[in-house]
Amino acid sequence: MGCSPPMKRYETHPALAGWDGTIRDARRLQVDLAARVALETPPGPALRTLAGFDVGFEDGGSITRAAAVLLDADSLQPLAEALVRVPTRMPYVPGLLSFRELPALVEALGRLPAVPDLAFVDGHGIAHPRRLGIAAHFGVATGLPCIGVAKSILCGDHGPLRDEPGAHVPLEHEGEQIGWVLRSKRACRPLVVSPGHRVSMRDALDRVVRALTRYRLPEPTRLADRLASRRAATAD
DNA sequence: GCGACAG
DNA sequence: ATCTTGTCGC
Repeated sequence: MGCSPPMKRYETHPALAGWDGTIRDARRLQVDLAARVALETPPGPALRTLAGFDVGFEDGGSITRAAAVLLDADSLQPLAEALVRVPTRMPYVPGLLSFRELPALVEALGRLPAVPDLAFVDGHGIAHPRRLGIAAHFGVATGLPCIGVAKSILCGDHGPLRDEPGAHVPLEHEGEQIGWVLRSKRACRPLVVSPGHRVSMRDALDRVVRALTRYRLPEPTRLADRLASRRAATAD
């Protein structure tokens, strides 16, 4: 027989519609959802709001904390924030991050006083083995334009990157560009930026660059990261 | 078979 | 991700 090891089934969630709870089906679903990712930026008026999303953990990982921060797109000043604490249901499995963190992120989105025009999600967009990182999954699940901002590469390769802030090179995988490696700050490890949903490759990079201030992370991501990790603002 | 592997 | 102080460099 070919199914001796009892396959584990994790608890599902509305945000993960179509998933039967198994690791194997999660990978199958990723391929299906990746086909629904839109890689064009729809025409429209200038963005008014942005939102940053990130997840952190408490109690050794038993509690998942999802943070969402809404900001004014021009001033980059925070307008509102939401924090959700829920029991962790699945372990971290490389390539399946969204099945662990997406439910909490969607809950946090629902607690913001307004829907953002563009979301910055901590993790990869299409810069993923099956082109469905958590930012792309978040985008397809919510329908919101979204960009993935990761702190390290999951897959793909790239050429040399200059140390000047703003320097960037394409991140490629299996013959296609899946994102950008961006030097957001001098002498700091570069960020990996990739389209999540309803944003073009070029606009994903431009939007992140425009949201940078004096730190390594773009403001939406930096504020969400701080809130999710229960760290306080540095005096300044 | 071996190494890699977002958060 | 998280456990954790000081320290080196831009």
